Amino acid sequence: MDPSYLLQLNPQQREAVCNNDAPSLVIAGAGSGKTRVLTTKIAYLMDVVGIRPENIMALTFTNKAAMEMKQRIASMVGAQSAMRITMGTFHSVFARILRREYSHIGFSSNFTIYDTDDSKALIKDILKAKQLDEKKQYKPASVLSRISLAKNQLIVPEKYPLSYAHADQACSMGAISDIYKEYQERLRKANAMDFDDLLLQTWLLFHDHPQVSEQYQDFYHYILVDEYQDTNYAQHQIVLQLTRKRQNICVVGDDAQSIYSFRGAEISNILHFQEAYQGSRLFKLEQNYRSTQTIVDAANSLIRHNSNQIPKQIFSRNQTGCPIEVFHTYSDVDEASTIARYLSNLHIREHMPYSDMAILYRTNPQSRSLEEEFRRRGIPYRIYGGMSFYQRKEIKDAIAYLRLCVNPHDETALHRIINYPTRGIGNTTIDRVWQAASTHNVSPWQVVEQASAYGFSSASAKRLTAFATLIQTFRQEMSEGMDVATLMLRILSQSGFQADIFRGSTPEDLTRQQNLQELTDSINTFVQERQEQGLPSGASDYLQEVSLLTDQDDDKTEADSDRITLMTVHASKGLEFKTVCVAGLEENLFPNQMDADNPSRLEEERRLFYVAMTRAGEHLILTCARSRMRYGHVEFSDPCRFLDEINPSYLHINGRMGGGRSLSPSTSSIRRSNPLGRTSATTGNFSSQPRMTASPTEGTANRSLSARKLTPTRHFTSSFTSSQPLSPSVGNKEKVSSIQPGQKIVHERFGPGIVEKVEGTGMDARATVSFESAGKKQLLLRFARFTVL
DNA sequence: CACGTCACTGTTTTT
DNA sequence: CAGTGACGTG
Repeated sequence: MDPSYLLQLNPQQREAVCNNDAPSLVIAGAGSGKTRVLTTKIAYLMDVVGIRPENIMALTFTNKAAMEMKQRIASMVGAQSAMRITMGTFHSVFARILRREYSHIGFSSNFTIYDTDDSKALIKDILKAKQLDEKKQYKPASVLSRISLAKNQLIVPEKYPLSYAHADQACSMGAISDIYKEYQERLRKANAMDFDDLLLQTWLLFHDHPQVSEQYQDFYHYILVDEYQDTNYAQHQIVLQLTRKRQNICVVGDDAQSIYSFRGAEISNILHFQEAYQGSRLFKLEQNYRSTQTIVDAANSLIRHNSNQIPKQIFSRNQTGCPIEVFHTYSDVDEASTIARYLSNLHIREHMPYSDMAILYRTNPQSRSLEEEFRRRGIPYRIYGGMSFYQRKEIKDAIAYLRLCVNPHDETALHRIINYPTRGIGNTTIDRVWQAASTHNVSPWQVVEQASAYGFSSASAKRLTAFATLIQTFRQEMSEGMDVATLMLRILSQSGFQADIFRGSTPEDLTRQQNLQELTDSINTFVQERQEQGLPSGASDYLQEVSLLTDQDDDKTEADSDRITLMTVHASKGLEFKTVCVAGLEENLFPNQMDADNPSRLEEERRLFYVAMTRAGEHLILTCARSRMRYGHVEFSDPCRFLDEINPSYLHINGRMGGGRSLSPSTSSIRRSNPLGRTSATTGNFSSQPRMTASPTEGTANRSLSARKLTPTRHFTSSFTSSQPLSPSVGNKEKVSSIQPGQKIVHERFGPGIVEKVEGTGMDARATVSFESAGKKQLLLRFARFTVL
C-alpha cells in the first residue's frame, strides 16, 4: 500500500515523512536529503493521509528553492495536483494573501512592492525633508536596517519608542522613531509596501481580524516550512497564527547552517521550536550522502566548538576520501596561483570537469585576484552573484513607468522618471512638487496632475501637465486591456526612453541596449505564456510576478559551459560541488573582524565555515594568505582560528611558513592525492618580504575563454520594434481546426508533447497538452506557438 | 544640464 | 583600489 517513493528513503527519513500526527521538527544535516524528505512528505500527505493539495501550504526562502520543490513534487504527484498547492516564498505567498484581503488593511489590491533601493530612496527623501544629516548620522542604509529590524519584531511605529528609543539615543539616532512613522505614512500614501511589510501586514491582518485568521487556519490543513533556521520573529509568529487551530506543521532546517542572523534570522526559532509547539516530535536526518567521511568528520570536529546547537551525529557511509588540503601562502596573488594550479591539475590529470569545482570566499572583493589569475591562465570561470538584472538603472527606469501606470501614487517610481528622459523638469520643480504634496497632504502624482492649481509657474506647470498626460494616456490604454508587452513598447517609444538609450554606441551603451532588449524579450515571453494559458497579461499582472523575483532564479546559468564557480559562502548554501576550495582563511577576514570578539557572532562565522566545508563532495582545499590587498593597502594576517579547530588528523598541511600558528612541523610527505604532486611552491622566509610567485610558465593565456559576461555580442540597432509579433500567429487558424487528442506537437518553449484534450471551438479553443519535460499545460490555441507533427 | 573633480567609505544578502 | 555621491564650472 505504501507508495513506492517511500522505498527510496532511509529509516530516519521515512520516520520524518510518515509521522504526521504531531508538530514535527526535522533537523536535516548538510547533504542529508532534506528536499527529498520535504517533497516526499507532501506527496505522502496527499496520497496516504488524504489531504487535498489546495489545503497544503509550503513555505521557502528563495524562489529557487520554491521552484525546485514545485518541480520535484510535480514529478511525484503530477503537475495538476502540484499546481494546487500553495507553495512559494514567505513573501510571495503572503503578498498573494494581502492582495486578496486588501480591504481589511487599507491598501488597494494593486499595491506596489518596494525593493531595498526604493525604500532607501524614500528614506533619503524623508531625511532631506527633516533636514537630518544623511551622510554620517543617519545613513539611509542603517536607518532602513533599524526600521527593518523593528518590523521583523512586529513593532509598529506607535510602539517603537517604547522598545528602541533608548538604544537609538545611545547611538545618537534619536530621530529614527519619527522617521519610521513618516516612512510608514508615506508608504501607505503611495499604496506601497516594502519587503518587511509583507510580513508585518500579514501578521497585523491575522491579529486584527480574527475571523480572517480563522478562515485561513481552517483552509490550510498542513503547513511546511523549509530552512526554518532562517526564519525571523515575524515569520515565526505568522506561522504560529496559521497553525493555531490544527497544529499541523512540519519545519525542516539545520541549526548548524543558520548564517543569516545579520538580516534578522533567529536561530532560537528552531532551537526552541519544541517549546512553541507542545507535544512536538523531533526527527534527525544524520546520514550525509554528499561528502566523504573525512569531510564530514572534519566538519563535525569544527562545529563541535559551538555550544548553542541541537545535538546530532552527522555521519557518512561514503568513502573515506583524501585528506583536506591546507595551503599556507604568502599573498592573495600567491593564493590564487596555488588554487589555479591545483584545480587545473585536477582537471587535466583526473579529468574532473571545471563545473564540478567551486571556490568560496567570505567577501566579494576576494574574487578579484582569483579572476586575474584565471584569466591569465585561460581557466574558464564564472562569478555567481553580483548585480541583479532587475537592479540595473535602465531596467528599473523602464519598470518604473509600468509601476506608475499601475499605481500613480507610487512616489518612488514617479521620482525616478519624472525627468527621465530629460523633459525640462529640473530639481527645483521636483522639490516643489514634493513640498506641495506634503503641505496639502496629497501624493506627488496628484500635484503633477493638477500642477496649475498648486501655483507652479506656467512653464513648469505646462511641462508637468504634459508628463501627466503622457502617463494618463498609457493608463488609459492599459485599462482598455492592452497587454504589458505592447504597453512597454508604447512607453519606450512615446516617452523618448528608447531614443535616449539607443543614441550612443560605447560598450556601456550597447550593454544598456542589450539589457533593455532582454527586458522586452522577457516581457514578451511573459505575455505569450499567460495568454496561452488564458491568464491576464496586463502591466499589474506582470509587476506582481516580477517584483518578488530576482534573476538568481531564472538562471539556467549556462549549465552547458564547463567553468569553475566563484562565489561567497553565503551564496553557496544549498549547493554542492565535488571539489571545493575555501579561500582567505585568515583572522580579520574569516571570521570577519567585526564578529571575532562577540561570542554569538563568532559562532555564526563558525557555522558559515561549516557550510563552506560541507559543500564539498570529494576534495576540500583550504587556503590562507599571509598578506592581502585590501582597500588599496597590503594587510597582514594570521591564519584563521578555525583551521586550528579542525581535528588535524583530517588535514594535510602544505607550505612552510615562518611564524604561523597552524604550522605542521614537517611537510615532507608528498601525497599522491595532491594533484600538485608536490608541496606548495611557497618556500622561503616569510619575514623578509612577501614574494609574488605567479608562475608565467604555466598555462599560456587563452583569451577566448575570458568569462566576462557583460560584453555585448550582438548589436541592437533599431531591432526594437521588430521583436516578435505579439498578436496571434496568423498560421494558427488551420492548425487549430485540425488539432485533436493524441496528436504530437512541438511547442516553441515547452518542447514536444501530446495533446490530451481539446475543448471549445474557434477563438476559445483550448487544448490540454502533456509535455515531456514541462508537464501538463492548458493552452489557448489561438495564442500558442507550436507546430503539429 | 553635462561633465569633471574631490572626498569618502568600505561584510555577508533574500525578498 | 574602486565605486559613489556631492559640488562646482562651462
